[in-house]
Amino acid sequence: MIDLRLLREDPDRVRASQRARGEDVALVDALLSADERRRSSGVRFDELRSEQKSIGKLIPKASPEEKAELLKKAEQLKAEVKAADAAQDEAGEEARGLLLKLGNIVHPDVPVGGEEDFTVLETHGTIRDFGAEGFTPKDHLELGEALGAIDMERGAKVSGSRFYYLTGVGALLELALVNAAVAQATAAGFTPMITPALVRPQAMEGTGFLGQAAADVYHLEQDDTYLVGTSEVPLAAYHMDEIIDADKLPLRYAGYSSCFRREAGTYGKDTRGIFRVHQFEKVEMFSYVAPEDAEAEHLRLLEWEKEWLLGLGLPFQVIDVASGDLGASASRKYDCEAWIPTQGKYRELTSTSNCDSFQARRLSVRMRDGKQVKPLSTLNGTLCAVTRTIVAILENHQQADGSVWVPEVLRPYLGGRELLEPIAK
RNA sequence: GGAGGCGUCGCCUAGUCCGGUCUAUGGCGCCGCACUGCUAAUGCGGUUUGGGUCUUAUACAUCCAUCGAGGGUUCAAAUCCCUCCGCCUCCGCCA
Repeated sequence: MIDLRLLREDPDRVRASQRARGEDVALVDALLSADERRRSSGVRFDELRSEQKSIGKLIPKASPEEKAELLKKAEQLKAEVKAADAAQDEAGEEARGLLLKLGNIVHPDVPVGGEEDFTVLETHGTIRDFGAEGFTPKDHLELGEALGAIDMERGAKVSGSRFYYLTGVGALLELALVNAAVAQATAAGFTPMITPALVRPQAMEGTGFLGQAAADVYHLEQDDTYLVGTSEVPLAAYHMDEIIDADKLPLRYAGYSSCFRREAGTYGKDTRGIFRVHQFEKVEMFSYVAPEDAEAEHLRLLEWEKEWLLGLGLPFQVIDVASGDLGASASRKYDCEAWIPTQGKYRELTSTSNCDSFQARRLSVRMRDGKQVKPLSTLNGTLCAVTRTIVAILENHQQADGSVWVPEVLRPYLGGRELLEPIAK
């Protein structure tokens, strides 16, 4: 959630941000009014409660006739206190409900617009000219099937569409990617974490995934728990309701978990292969930092993502995601998009968001800076989303004979193999 | 899944049976001040978090809430009742 003080002092800034996101601006005024009602009924409650307490203190010592008088007065007050309390709660809940609907304040440098209005910041690597090499590239599924690495048909048979089996070298490739990613993160000072895949509503809501993204989240009715779409959720909620000493920051975690996404509303989109699936493994970086360090940390996360993709030898571009395409929690987001030869375009492989204190406020994660207690900032960034990375590796590193070149960083985890080769059927 | 125990403002802890004197006790730690060649020791004061009021002020003062969370009973709840959450012990089942 955003800072209510900012909203009171500079509502126009919040309105502008809301507009840039393409969200309802009227929400801001409804929230201001609910907040004011909460405040005024709170003042009333405090007064009544104070009076009630002072009467209550007199009762045990009072003479019988005084006592009767006091009790009569107290009984009246009881109802008034209850009413004021209810009014305060009601306005408070209304304000909170509205506040939770409000997205984070968009960073002023973010390009305004929808999905297509991103800015390209950097381009890395060389896109191969397969024509000049004398063959037409195959897509990742055709390659993966020939390598005995991917089995979509049985994935669908057993679990439905958008499910898959990774088999043989496919399974090994996943493990190699995870190991290499965790190794890179650990070397950079991250604490490796294996996190729960099921979380309570509080954690899900606190990270901002029950708003606009709610339809994309699996919910287990029977236990009222959610399957996480990213380990960002358990990592952000890890320090929920805690106050962290300033000298402990930054805290950096590299979470490894399965990720579950319903992919609602993506029918007909990326239906072939493992580019868009309901379940995949991901190594995610997550940082808790002091607010003044958030922007620098955001760039650091981006650097680690670039280091990873450069190590895999993938051509990619870095984009500054447009305001309308930010998640609710992000004030700014950089995506690294790898070139996918058979699609002829760059597609998202990693994504890093600066959430400022948006998640920290919702989850009540604060820092102690001298005498002051204040919300800190949280940031997240993908290091390796396995399935998409496999897609990019297979397609970019394929050879004319259908074999696939293995980037050096992965070789130690693949028994030194330099090439994945098709298997006889 | 069954039985029992527990949860107090950093940590430990008193208080809960029997509601008001709890404005939550004491110790440890921490912060400030004083004293002291240094250190140590000692003394005094302070030390949960959130929301208000006052204010130029994140200072001072003050009010309200907060004893795992929520609800109830009552003039009044750490204390009584209900629900939930978490932890511990034992039994059952199990990778």
